[in-house]
Amino acid sequence: MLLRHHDAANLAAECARCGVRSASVCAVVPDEDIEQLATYTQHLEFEAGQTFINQDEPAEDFFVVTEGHARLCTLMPDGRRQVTGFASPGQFLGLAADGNYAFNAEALTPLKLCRVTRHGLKLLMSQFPQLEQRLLTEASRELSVAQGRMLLLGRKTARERLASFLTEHAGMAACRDVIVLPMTRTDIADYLGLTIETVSRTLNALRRDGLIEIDHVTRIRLLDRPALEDIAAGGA
Amino acid sequence: MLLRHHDAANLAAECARCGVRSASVCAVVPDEDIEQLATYTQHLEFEAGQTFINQDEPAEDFFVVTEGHARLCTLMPDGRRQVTGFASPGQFLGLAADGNYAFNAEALTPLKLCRVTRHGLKLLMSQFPQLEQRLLTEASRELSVAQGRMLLLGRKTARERLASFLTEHAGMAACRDVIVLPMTRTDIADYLGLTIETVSRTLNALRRDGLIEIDHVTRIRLLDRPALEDIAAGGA
DNA sequence: CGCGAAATTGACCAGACTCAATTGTAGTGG
DNA sequence: CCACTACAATTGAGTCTGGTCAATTTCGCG
Repeated sequence: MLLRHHDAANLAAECARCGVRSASVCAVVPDEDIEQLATYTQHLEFEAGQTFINQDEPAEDFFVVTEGHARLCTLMPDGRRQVTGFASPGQFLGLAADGNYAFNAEALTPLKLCRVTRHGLKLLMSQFPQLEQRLLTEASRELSVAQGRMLLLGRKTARERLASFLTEHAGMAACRDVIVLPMTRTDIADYLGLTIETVSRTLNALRRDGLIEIDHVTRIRLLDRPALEDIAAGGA
Repeated sequence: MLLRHHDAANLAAECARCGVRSASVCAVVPDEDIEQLATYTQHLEFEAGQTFINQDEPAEDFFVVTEGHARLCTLMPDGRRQVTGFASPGQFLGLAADGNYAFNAEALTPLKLCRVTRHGLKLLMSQFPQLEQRLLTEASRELSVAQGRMLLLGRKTARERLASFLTEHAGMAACRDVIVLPMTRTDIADYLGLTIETVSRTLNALRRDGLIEIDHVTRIRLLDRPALEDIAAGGA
């Protein structure tokens, strides 16, 4: 019971992040409701490489990443792949689904998820109106991001794509200029609409130009963030 | 007053399309609320070519297309352009905005819109919970579409992009195989991440292959829809 | 150390872009 | 009705970015 209580609080807090502290959620949710919610809720763990959402399968569930990173991608019959995004803790998955899932989702690192059935999500939303609001905000943000990615995929050069990728992963904060990539070159290539060879070559070109340093295959240090941001934006 | 009533009903029906008939909406909305709503609501008209949403400007309003077609695009400082979508009657605009608009919106044909302020939208949503639901559904659908476009922009060949574009515009229905494009070759090129020359050449290649017929620059007849759909999907 | 997978590097190729010339299409005014 | 203009679209020739294919090299791990 306490565990269930914790589960529901977790869900409401971690799934929703709708501005309500988990404590206050606990206070607000009657015990019988929590029991009801718990039946729709489940915590899952996956190893790196495992697929937990399959493209074209009926979209039954909704997920929230609680730990680790995942990769979302769409596939073409001949194997061509487009990584549409990477999911980190706190992100929602399955929203884009309308009938069937439109993408594959695979664990990039050991992954922990919270799963909610569609029905459970509806229940949650009716109980926490802020959740629906939060989801709408989240979806809007995702749409903005998607537009930026269309610009990247449709109009940017390889150099600009890599610069965009690096600055994006360095985050907005000026704090840390060393980024550790949890994904392979293949993932990066499929994310940027390039080949692994081009990613490798372009990364080395940026290194030769003194813009980055490649400590390790997965560890990159940004030496001149402003210049990279300028390249990313398409500045001459 | 009657006009206002009509405006609000129009808004609730046309903006929301949330499963509630406008008649019943009229019945449900008290007159004082309608007056309140009307202050947040406005009908606008634009001529072809006019811009009504400017990238990077504060996102004050939310729009619904009621008549005509619009073009959404993002720009790079040097003028490179990516058309992220075309909006037709019934579509929402401005959802993707989070603080500032992330795109430009321009009338492609004479255009009629319904404008709602952000505050008015909040008010509407609190009065019609179905509206928020409807917006979330819409956003989810848009996200799915966006993923498909990322695949197109990142991984498809020019031929596949054109085939995708044509079948997409022919709609799902098997009814009509003649499509009339309300946009220029430049718009198509910027939508597909190609140049106008490549669009023109590829279109003629499809014509030579007996897959389409180009009655007029803007009027295209699909002669072999299944084949086009196969190409669009990347079938060998 | 040694194996297999991932990443890098090089040589070559091709699909799409660029630049330029030509043709076609609306729209305008004589 | 027909030039005439301005712009959109097509067509052609040549180039270049990024892809393909193949050979090493490096990394991760038992």
